[in-house]
Amino acid sequence: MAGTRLDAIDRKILAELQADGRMTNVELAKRVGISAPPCLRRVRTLEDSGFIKGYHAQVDSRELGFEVQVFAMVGLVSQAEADLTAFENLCRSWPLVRECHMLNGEVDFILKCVAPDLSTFQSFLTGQLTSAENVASVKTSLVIRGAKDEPGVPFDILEERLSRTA
Amino acid sequence: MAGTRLDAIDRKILAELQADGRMTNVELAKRVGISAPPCLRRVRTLEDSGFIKGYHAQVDSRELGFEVQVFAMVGLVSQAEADLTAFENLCRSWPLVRECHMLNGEVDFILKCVAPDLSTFQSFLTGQLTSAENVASVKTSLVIRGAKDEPGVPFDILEERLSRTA
DNA sequence: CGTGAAAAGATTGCCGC
DNA sequence: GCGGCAATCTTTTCACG
Repeated sequence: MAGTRLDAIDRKILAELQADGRMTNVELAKRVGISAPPCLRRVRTLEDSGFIKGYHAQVDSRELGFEVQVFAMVGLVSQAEADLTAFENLCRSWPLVRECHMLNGEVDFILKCVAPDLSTFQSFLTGQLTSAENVASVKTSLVIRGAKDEPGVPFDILEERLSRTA
Repeated sequence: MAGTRLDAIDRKILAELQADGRMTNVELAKRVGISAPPCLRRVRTLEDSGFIKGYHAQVDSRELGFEVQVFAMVGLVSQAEADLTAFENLCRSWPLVRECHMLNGEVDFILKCVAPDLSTFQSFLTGQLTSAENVASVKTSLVIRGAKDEPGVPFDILEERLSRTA
């Protein structure tokens, strides 16, 4: 499961589905150069083995009324493993927190948050995040504007790297 | 286009497709409580009007060989508009940079980067990012582990908020 | 992996509200 | 404007080589 090797076709499938996750299987099969049935079998295998974790429509958050996007840097009082996972679980329970990553360096976690407006975010910040158990410090930065937002990974780099090794 | 109002069915469609972007249209229609043809028409309209910006398979970056994920905080020398957009365009040209957001506060931009390994990232950091025109400072933080990574927006919050207003 | 056939889904046109 | 029905075409899916 972990170290499973993917061949060139599998990687092409992943790249295509990352770029357009709603492509039909026949179209996908055509692009990767095999017929539809084996192509679908590969996709199922990639899903089952966890290489594909899901499919998501990318929505326009601002158009939908989420005007505010914020990065929050969080420092904890205790970095004991139990306290780290406790904070992670807290983040998972907060809908406004879309991403939570543990970092090295001065700060312990970075959170990406969205909110309909500033006051909603402020009340979350003061009422939930800053006042949560074990949270020592929170520094927030508002996103003024987004310049790039590409989900996933650059498959070009992967292929380039593989062709150098091969 | 901009201020177009969505009804409850449209919002349900968006929520469902955000959760599972590869759902069939009949399944989607069943879930939102209308028949397939009007459901498909709504989806097309949502795509054309930009509420849906695309569909993407979510891949496991680590399994795919992108072991390194880094947040980079970038400060620029000049924050004149032309210099800001120049830096944004630079970020768009770098495959390792997946996200670039302009921030308020001390730092000008936050970048989310991925790389196959540390040395690849380091050479990007020193060779491209730090040495780019107009870049004054770069502070990087390695992601030790990911705790939450939900694309999109919390539709629950949206509905809750709309029901309070209604 | 491919072929072929059967089932399911997508899509269009038309009707009524 | 909206959704539903029915016909048609495409895609998915399975059995088999």
